[in-house]
Formats: sequence, C-alpha cells, structure tokens
Amino acid sequence: MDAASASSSAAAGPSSSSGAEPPAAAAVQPPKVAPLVQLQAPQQLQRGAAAASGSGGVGCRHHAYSRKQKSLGLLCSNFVALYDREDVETIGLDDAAKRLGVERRRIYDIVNVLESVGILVRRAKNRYTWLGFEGVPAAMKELKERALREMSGSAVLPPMEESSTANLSDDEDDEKLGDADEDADSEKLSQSMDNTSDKPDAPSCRLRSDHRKEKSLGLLTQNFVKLFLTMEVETVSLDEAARLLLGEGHAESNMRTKVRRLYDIANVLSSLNLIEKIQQADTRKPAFRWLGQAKRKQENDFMVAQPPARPSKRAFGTDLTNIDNKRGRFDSTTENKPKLMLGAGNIVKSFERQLGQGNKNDFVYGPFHPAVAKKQETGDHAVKQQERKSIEDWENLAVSFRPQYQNQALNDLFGHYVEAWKSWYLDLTRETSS
DNA sequence: CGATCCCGCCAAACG
DNA sequence: CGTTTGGCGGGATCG
Repeated sequence: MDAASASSSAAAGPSSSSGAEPPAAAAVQPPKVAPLVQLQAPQQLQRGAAAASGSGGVGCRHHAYSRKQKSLGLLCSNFVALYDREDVETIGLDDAAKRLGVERRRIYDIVNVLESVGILVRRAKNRYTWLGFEGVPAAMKELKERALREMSGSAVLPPMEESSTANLSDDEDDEKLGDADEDADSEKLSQSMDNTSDKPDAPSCRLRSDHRKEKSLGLLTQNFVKLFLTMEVETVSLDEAARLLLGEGHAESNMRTKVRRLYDIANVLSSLNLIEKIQQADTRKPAFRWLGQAKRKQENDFMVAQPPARPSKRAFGTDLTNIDNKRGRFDSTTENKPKLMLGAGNIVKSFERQLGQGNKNDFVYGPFHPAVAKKQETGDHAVKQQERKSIEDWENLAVSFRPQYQNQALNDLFGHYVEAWKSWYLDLTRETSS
C-alpha cells in the first residue's frame, strides 16, 4: 500500500537525447551532460566593483563540471542580488529562470523557501512579489507564535503513541491583529483547510488531496524554521531535524528523502544567512545554527562560480567551519540531542505577551532574566550591516530566555517532551481533520 | 567511502 | 486538453 510513489522507477536513464533543451552551449563535455557553463549575468546586472580582480573573463577555466556552480545556495544568492533592489517588486518565474540561466524547476525551489521566510509572496500564477528582507521578521514572528500556540495545545499528553489520534489541529493564522505592518503571508501556506460548507455536491471526497502540500518544500521549510525558533541549543543536524519533523515511523527510505530536501532548504537558508553550518564540537557531525537575522551577502555583484583560486569563504560548504561555539554553558554534557524548550505554561504565556506587545525588549521577566541577550559573533570578520530600524532580536532574546536547568532530572524530562512533540508534529504534518 | 545534493522525469494542480 | 507547479529519488560530486 503506501500509495505514494511506487511507480516512478523511471530509472533516470540519463540518455535523454539532449536535443535542444539547453540554450546555447552545445559543448558535449567529457563528463556526462555538462550542459552549459555560461551563466554570468546575461542582462545588465549591476557591475559595481566587479572587474577588479584580474581576469574579468568568467569561467574561462574550463574545469569540467562542478556542482558547486549550480548549487541552490549560489542560485539563491544570485536571485537575491538580482531582485533585492528598491524598485523591483514583481517577479516572473520564467523571467527569473532566464535571467539566472537555470531551469524553471530550480526557480520553484528557491521561490518556495523564500516565500516561507517572508521574502516573497505569491500573487498569482507565474507572479511573485518581492517583499525583501524586511518581511522576514514578521514571518518569523508569525511562525513562532503559531508554533508556540500549537505546542501548548498538545504538549503534555500522557502516553499516546501511535499516530492517528484525532487532534485538534489548530490551524491558521489569525490575520490582521493589530495592523501595524501589513504582515506578509496571506493566503496559501499553512496546512489544514477543511471545507466548511463545501461546494454543492461533494460526495465522498476526503481531503486526501493536499498530500502534495503536506510534503511541500515550503511547509517543510517552515517547520524546519519553527524548530529553531522553539528549541534551546541552537544547533541541529539535518538528521535530527528530519527525525523530529518526521514521525516516529522512521522509514529509512522516507528519511533519506526528507534529508535530501533538508539539504536543499539548508543551502538556501544559508545563503540568506539565516542559518550557518557548523561542526558540532565533540562530534564530527555537521549541524546548523540559527543566525536569525537575514542579511544579504555583503558582496554585491553576482558570484558566479568562482574559479579554483580565491574561494572567499562561501556561505558554507567550503572551508571555514567554526568549531561550534556553543554557549559557554556546561549544560547537557551527555549528548546534544535537540531539546525543546517548553516548560511551565507560564513561559509560554510570557512569550505570548512579549510577542503581542510588539517591541520594546526592556521588560524583565520573572525569575530567569535574559542571560545572554547579546549573542555577539565570535569576533569573526566584523561585518557591519546597517539594518534599518533593526527589527531586534526578539528572537535571540527568546532563545536565551529559557531558564537554564542545572538539574539533570529536568533535562531528562525534556526527553519526554520530545516525544510529545513528535506526536503533534506528526499530526500537524499529516493532518487528519475529521 | 559516506555525506552532499543536482538533475530532470513525470505526476498532481490548475486553468 | 495544455501549463504550471513541484514531489521524488537516481546517481554524480564532494570531502
């Protein structure tokens, strides 16, 4: 059973007579396909300080095919560089694909995650609106609120294991609550869409459809981010993430696919500087840390695949991997299983208040004060980014917010919460509205 | 060798 | 029906 794929099989069969797909570049390189190596700004991209560094010629150094040149991360950077202008505001998918010199398919990938983070909004078929990085904070806030809300809903349930436990899947965002900012997300996104007063005559039409959206990259991105927004210890390995976002049923193959998707997402998020890849101190396991503030690559200009010379630290993937500077806290020494915050309902209450309040992070809350509200970089290169009315790290604050338990017992207790989480996350993912 | 993740087939979701 | 959107997983690359 297991509907799902089964079919496919396809077997790739790279044979696929190239034919006339790839525009330009018809050099049948030794290695497999090797379509085009061009890229480079076709249109008039900004040039700024480009030139400079010696050879202006792009990709003259035929080097065979490098996947790094076509990574989603790089593509995302280019995408941003291309559209993060003041005047830009409407984007056409085909146009983007053409300008960036990639297949349509890839644009969908980028766009989907960008929308999940609030940088874009879908207006209509083939048309997106650019909101820019200013849209991120709002989206984050929204995500966090939702996550918190859902969490409190079904966090402390007794045993309960197997899925399919009718659960009040919350849902939906409340829209227009104040009216400060015009917010971002509107329709689409967010799961659950029961049909109240469905159309006339809709016999037995279970909502089996939507299965597409459940697995969507957009939703996965949101859940991935939610993880960061509500978890203490800000580092997660994709493996853990997949396990968390996936139900208990750890279908090996299912997991593999999920991880693949997470890699994609992580790449894009990295290029946006929302997260960063790091090496777990002790473990050699690579993981990701939430950076919070989206920031555009300081370097303007497109970054076409850089020749094997001056790599200039890429978002990640290339050298330069901080060795995890975990908060100087002797906490969990046992293992770094992601622990979720979520303790007394009070804490949640506090957050709600904080969020509802709006800004002003001066308040002091109860017993635990914001210990490390300043999360500064590790003195890496000083990157001064002028942020318009920086939207604050209400987010950072929140993270450093949770009390530090020195009691191992409590730490242990969290383990159970993880269980609970898995449950509701599962529900949240496979939605089974009655 | 295992971790990473690009490519693009091909099927749902819309017109 | 043609298009647009986008799961999904083979398998090439990277480290």
